[in-house]
Amino acid sequence: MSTVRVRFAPSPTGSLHIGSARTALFNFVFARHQGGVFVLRIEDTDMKRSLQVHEHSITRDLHWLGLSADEGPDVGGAYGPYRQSERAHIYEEGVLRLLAEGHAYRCFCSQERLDALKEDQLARGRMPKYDRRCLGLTEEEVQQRLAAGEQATVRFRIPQGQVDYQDMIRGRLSFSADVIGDFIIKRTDGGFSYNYAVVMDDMGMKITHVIRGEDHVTNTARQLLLFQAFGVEPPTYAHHSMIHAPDGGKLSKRHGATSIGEFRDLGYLPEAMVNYLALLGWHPSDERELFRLPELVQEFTMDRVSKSPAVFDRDKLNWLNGVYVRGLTPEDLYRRVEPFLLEAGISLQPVQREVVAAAIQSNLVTLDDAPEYAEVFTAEVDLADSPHLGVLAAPGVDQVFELLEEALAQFTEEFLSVDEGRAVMHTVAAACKEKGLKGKSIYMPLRVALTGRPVNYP
RNA sequence: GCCCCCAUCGUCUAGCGGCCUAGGACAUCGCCCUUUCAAGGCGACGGCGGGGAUUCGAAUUCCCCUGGGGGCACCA
Repeated sequence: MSTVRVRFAPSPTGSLHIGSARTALFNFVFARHQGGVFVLRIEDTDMKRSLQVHEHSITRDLHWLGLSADEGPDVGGAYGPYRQSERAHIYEEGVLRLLAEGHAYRCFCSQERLDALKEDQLARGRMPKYDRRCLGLTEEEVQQRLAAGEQATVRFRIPQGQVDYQDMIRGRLSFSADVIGDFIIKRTDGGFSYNYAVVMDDMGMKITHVIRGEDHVTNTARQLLLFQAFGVEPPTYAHHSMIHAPDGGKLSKRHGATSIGEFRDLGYLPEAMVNYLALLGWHPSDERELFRLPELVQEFTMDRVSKSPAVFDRDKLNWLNGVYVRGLTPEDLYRRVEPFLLEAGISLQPVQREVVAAAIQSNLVTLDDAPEYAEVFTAEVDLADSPHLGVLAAPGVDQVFELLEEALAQFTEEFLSVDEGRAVMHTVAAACKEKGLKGKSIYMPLRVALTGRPVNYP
């Protein structure tokens, strides 16, 4: 059996959307599960909308999620180039061959005529479809018009019959070929169309499994026909469902963050994103819910991917993020939270870092919540004299400082035992209550300052 | 308009003819723990879109309806 080769093929017209990220994830874990290869291909045939910056951000986001490609524009590989814009010569050869074998033909119809045709068909309740006016052109006529400098496209000639295939997720799917019009494979500007380029690439890159969104199911028929024309065995297809917004529609900015980059900036952990995305439309064979990439690779099978669309649920993502945040060591937590703290103008002393991180850990949903909770540990008050408060200086502590000093007079060690600390804390906390201080600003800092332990009952 | 797909708690889902008085998770609510806020523990609420058919038996199979989604480009 040949090795499994899958590809993730985004077009660099924007940043990595969560829907695409899920597609990439499914491809990645499916391939890894089979010991296969994960290829990244950049579909930039639309020069007008494709941008380098987007390609870079997509690559960066994939890397952040842990879905780095085995072959791709950055890492190379034996089946490159991996950008469609660099594969024109390959596409050209294919077009010539289809033309020579009668699977394709030149079309001189103007945009105006095509628009009118479509409008008319729609008005008559018919499916828009090219009427093959140029199919009957003689070779002489074609050459003559070409020589005269007339603009032409190349259309793929759709054969008669049925297109059937077995989808790994959806089962048997079939289309009648006559609902498909002779689509353009080469444009007048010399560019090549998506459906055509995809087939040339999947063929050339020896792709064995195409895992993509449901929005491509009808494209599959066209692509299958192209494979047939080339006499090449097509890959196996798997079309997963789409991600919907809570209102049932398409997920858009209106519903909040939609791209991986945005979630990263909001303080979500890649582990949580990966886990959440995996659970959207896929489920394990038992009732576990927590999966990191390696476990996913081990567990993932296509037969457990859902056919129906899934609504993106921020609450569940939040819960997962909290789970992963709580699983971090204080050291790791601090490292990941530091940028958010600095961004908010909070800089902690080295001695404070881990203990503060541990103290606020269970409060965090996202890393971005850190400043709100760490704030109480950053008062501008000089308590350096006290061995107990050397670590922390909270605004609340400031207000009960005298009382605290008194209570602490008998102790000399840096941190008190938990019981001693609790006793002092309760005395001081009672005073705080009298003064109407918010518990939030006093209890945690106090506990941490006195005992060096953020948890309630260690 | 035409073609294709989908349909279990609010949400993600388990279920592949009897194990289902439909299981889990998130969210919500309650209790416990706790002189803060969380986290955690325990519990509650809550669902097979409708109609036929097959069968001794249907959430599970078939058909129709309804609803939702996708596609029908010189975009990808």
